[in-house]
Amino acid sequence: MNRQNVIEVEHICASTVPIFKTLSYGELQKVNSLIQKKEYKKGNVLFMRGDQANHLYIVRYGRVKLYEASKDGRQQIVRILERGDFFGELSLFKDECHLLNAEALEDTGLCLLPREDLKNLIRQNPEMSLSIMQAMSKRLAYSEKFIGDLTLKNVEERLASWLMVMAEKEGVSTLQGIRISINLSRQEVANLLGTTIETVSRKLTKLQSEGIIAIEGQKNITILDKKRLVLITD
Amino acid sequence: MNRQNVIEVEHICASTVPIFKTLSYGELQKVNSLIQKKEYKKGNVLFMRGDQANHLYIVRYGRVKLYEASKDGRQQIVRILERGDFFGELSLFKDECHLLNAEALEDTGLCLLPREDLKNLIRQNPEMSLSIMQAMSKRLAYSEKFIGDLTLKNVEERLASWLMVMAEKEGVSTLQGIRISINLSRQEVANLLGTTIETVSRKLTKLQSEGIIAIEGQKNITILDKKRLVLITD
DNA sequence: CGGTAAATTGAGGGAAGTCAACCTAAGTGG
DNA sequence: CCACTTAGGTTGACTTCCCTCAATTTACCG
Repeated sequence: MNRQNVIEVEHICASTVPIFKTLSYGELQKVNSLIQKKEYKKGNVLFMRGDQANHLYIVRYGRVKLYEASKDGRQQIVRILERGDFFGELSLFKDECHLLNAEALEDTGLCLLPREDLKNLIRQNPEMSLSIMQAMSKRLAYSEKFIGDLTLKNVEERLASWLMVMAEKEGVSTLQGIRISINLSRQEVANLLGTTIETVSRKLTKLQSEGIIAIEGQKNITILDKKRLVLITD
Repeated sequence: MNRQNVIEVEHICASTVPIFKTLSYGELQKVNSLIQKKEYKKGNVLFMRGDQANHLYIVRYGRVKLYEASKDGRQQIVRILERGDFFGELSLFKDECHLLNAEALEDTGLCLLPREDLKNLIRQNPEMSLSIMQAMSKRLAYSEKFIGDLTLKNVEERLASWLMVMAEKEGVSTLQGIRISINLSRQEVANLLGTTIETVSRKLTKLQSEGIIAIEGQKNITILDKKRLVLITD
């Protein structure tokens, strides 16, 4: 890794990351000296449910899925973490264990901040605790909305909602409509929406046959009729 | 309200409540001067999704359900708040709106702490922010576990899990087993478990016919065979 | 181009939802 | 204290959504 990369990495870990945004330059330097960097290859497990939680994890690059697993191997993805996201806030409190499994969806780099260092940072920087709380309350809102969706909406409605979220997050306007590239396999989409591969496939096909979306290859979907898609969303 | 009650109320609002436990006596006095007290009758709506969120709510007595509603009137209860619980932490951040509906399950008393006062408290008491974060991360863990349960478990398994949670929280040991009193209607149990009245009824009857539980009246259930109930839980 | 993993499609089944009828418990008023 | 009322709960019949298993088809990689 050359000098350029080192600067880039430091920049991301302790400055771009929302929860550190209120720190002064000197404090950022200090945080940089406390963090430990780790890399994971796609498919690698970061931790499993029940492992001791001793660090706050911050995503430097790549993506991580947090999921619950059943005994028979099915998975429910609870959240997908991207650059700048953090998780493991439970590690703030002694002897807590991870309640979810975490796995790298692609090659991923993390910053690890030990429990006690994080606690001290919070004690010395009350404004930072507000940033963390803001992030946590957003995550909580997302989770609670998800709970509602799982019981109050059917698969088609959840799929439509998810497509709209993707479109707003990383959609590109084209002549035909909004193009989104799905960087998840059908299996992972199914695990995210709480359904099966086959049902995702069928529902996508249905939306296409109704002229609402166009499926191009395995990874690209164009939303042709945003209005009708939103209607399905509820 | 007599003097005795006033002392009791102050005690609960700003001292027994976990998030204030790290405050000094003087600070508690100050908090007491900032909070506003409100009462709601059973069935009263505290707020609806979309209402401006300007306060932290703390439950003094009674119970509140936080729920999501669908257009056709179905509800998914996301969480039930009891004495000492708080909600509305999203109000910390300007112009945020409530994302859920809140309704009193029984006659309920609340403490309301305005946004700016809460923020100042946090700035002046970093330890308090750790308490709030702990409560939030517990709530988050609960929500995320719930998401997994909704897709990885069937109704019978979720019902069994809920009975076990109730038993551990407020179960009373008797000769026959662990007696729990259900202070929710079947409708609310169904809304909590993400199913319907009829299915709850059928599953309870099934558990009874298998000798795992005994149903006494509408409100009392005795767990006769804890082992087998846990087995269903997974 | 094959070869392989991923995605789609089809057929059948099962868990749970819906609608409707019936039952029961807990008052309420006579 | 009993009969009536009524909301809440249970049960039954039927339906539907989605899961499962299996067979193809498609897309992507060397």
